[in-house]
Amino acid sequence: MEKKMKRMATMHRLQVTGLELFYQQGYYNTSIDDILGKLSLSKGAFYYHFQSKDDFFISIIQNLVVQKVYGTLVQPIEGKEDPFTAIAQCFEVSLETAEHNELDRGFVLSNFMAEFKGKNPEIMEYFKDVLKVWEVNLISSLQKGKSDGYVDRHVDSSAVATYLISSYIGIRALMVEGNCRTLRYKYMMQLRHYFKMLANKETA
Amino acid sequence: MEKKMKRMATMHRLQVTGLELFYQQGYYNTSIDDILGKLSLSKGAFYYHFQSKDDFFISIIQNLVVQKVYGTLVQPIEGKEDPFTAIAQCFEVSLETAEHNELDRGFVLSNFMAEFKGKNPEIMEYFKDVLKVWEVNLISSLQKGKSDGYVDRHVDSSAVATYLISSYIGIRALMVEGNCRTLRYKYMMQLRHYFKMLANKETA
DNA sequence: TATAAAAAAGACTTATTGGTCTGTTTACAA
DNA sequence: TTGTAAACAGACCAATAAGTCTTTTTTATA
Repeated sequence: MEKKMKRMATMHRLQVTGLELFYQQGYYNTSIDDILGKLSLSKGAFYYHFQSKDDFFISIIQNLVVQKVYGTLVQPIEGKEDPFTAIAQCFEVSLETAEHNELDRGFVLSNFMAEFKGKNPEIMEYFKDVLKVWEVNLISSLQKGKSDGYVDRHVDSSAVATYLISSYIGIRALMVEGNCRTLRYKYMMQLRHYFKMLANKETA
Repeated sequence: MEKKMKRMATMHRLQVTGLELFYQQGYYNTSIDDILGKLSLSKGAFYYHFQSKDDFFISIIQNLVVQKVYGTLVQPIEGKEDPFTAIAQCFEVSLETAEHNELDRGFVLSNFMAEFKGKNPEIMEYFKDVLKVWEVNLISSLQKGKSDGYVDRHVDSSAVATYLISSYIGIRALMVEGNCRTLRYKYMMQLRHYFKMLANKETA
């Protein structure tokens, strides 16, 4: 019993630190020794738990990245009545968090996707899946918003979702070059304008 | 005279192939030997012309990246009457080009910025400058659009520019995971809606 | 043509990488 | 307490990286 716990604990520590460094420095630019050094662990420990660096990274995606994206961008919107208010609020929180995080390097998914594209199609698939979950949830949130009278009937939910995801990925990328506060302000302002346009005018 | 020409020619070949590979595989994941191999050149040639890999890359930014961004995203808008039509047209062309380019890896600038952030502040500055040029041109184009009666007076040109840049960076990042045609279509649709909202209603 | 400088070749050095392998420690069960 | 397997340490290996250095080839000019 205790054994299994220890195994899990070490694996988890490795994964957390691994994601931290992969995110900050990039996957290919982070060595396994970098991670091990930070945890005072040895090669033996690493290869006892994981088959390879790639295998290790895939476990990180499945265990940490998925939950991170879901908890940040999906859950905060789920179940809310007005999708526009919910999405705007969710984005605002996320951008504020990034703004106050000195070590922010942009949106995890898009960074990794840029790094792995054309190099590791298998890993790319995992990222696509995570993106898809986000997209699907945005769409269904918007569709529900139509039924509930918040979203104009003529709105193309799928296209709006794409546009939202694009702009979010972009603003996160822009924010890594500093000036976060201003950027966030400008972005949120235009986002809310855009939403106002898509809102159901009859109810409003 | 001929000597100077040969020097320039070799340097240029190295830079073009360098940018190609750096863009496709990432800077840190591309070795100098990769570039030299593609050109059948040797280490001696490289270090005769450039002091270091970083120095080489900076010369690429100054000579190729700047012009690429300018030619793709600034020039096509400059001087046009209606900024919204011009920008939409410019984005559409750019996205179509990316779509038909099998080797597209997203927007050069944002990719590199993600890779260099926190690692090489000097190089980051160069990217910031290029972005700034783009932003400034977008803003002045929108401002001019106000005078010419295309853009609503109440529009915050600076915020719109930020929003445009964000969404463009994002859609380019999204398109690397495939499905480009649909993504472009959805994106352009929403972009034009957004523009319609910002247009001067009196003239229209 | 002779020659000196420019341009390029390519072997070499040093550092780092992912991964292997053997040996040691730790923790639990009998 | 002792045996056994899990957990980990760390030396080692082959491959690859950026950068150096000496040597050779080109090329322009006197």
